[in-house]
Amino acid sequence: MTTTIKPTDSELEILNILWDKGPSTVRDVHDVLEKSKDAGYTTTLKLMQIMHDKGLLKRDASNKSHVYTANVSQEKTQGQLVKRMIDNVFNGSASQLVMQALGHHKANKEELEEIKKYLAEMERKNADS
Amino acid sequence: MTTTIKPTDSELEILNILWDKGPSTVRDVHDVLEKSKDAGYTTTLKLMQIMHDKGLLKRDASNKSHVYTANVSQEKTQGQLVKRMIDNVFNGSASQLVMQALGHHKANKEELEEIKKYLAEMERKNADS
DNA sequence: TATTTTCTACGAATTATTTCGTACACAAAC
DNA sequence: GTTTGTGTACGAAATAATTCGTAGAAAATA
Repeated sequence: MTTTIKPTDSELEILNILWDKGPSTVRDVHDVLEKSKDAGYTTTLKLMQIMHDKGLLKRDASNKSHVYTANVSQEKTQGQLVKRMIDNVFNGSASQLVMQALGHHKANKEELEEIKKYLAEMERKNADS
Repeated sequence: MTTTIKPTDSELEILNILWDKGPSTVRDVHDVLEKSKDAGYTTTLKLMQIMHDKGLLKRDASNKSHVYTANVSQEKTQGQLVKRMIDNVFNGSASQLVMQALGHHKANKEELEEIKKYLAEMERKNADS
């Protein structure tokens, strides 16, 4: 069984910070969060405690300031969220999602190149099988 | 100002049905929903009433059975959800989302073709400007 | 050592979502 | 005409997400 990851928006903000910075205290995370939204310190604390209860975060409580780490990988989380979006929003069609993504967010030249390379690679693999 | 559409998962299920079937009664929608989940009729009714209050649905109440229609377009809703995902999950990188989408959901040959055509079209437009 | 700061834990209020029971109107079937 | 079915409205319970105040422990500072 593959555990299903379904972070809320607030939780995702925290995960993003932890993926970016690595192991961090509540203070560390809160200082980053504070720049973009305003919430009290204990709010961030409570959120991270709940995420720990849910298994989204690990923590090292050996020091007074506990140190938290993401307990779900960015890749896997992104994958699950994308899969859910494809299923729930695009009726199972990945290409529909891709075109929406490309349509509204003009990727720059390098990004387009990267995508093309990726597609070519996929086709090669397709041909092999 | 562009109104922000943020349907919950349950609301999305209902929108999908309405986008698919067009104007429908609560009964119509509920009959479809029932196949995939089990919820009481009044639950569906309440949900659709709330969606109407929020402006997500329109309704014609001239008959005893009210007829509901989606009041947000599928395209626009998909666009907003994708944009939110790119911002919140992929740090603003559309191509990252695209590659996640392609990586985990092997699109079939026609889909790949479609995407390639789309990319070519985008590049042509890029060159123009 | 006394005071101030920093931290966790806990409880509780607030808001949103989801669910469903009950009441009542109206129409259809008997 | 009475019963049965189908519909809406409304209220309220259950759950989840978000927010924050306060208490008390521990550490840092004076």
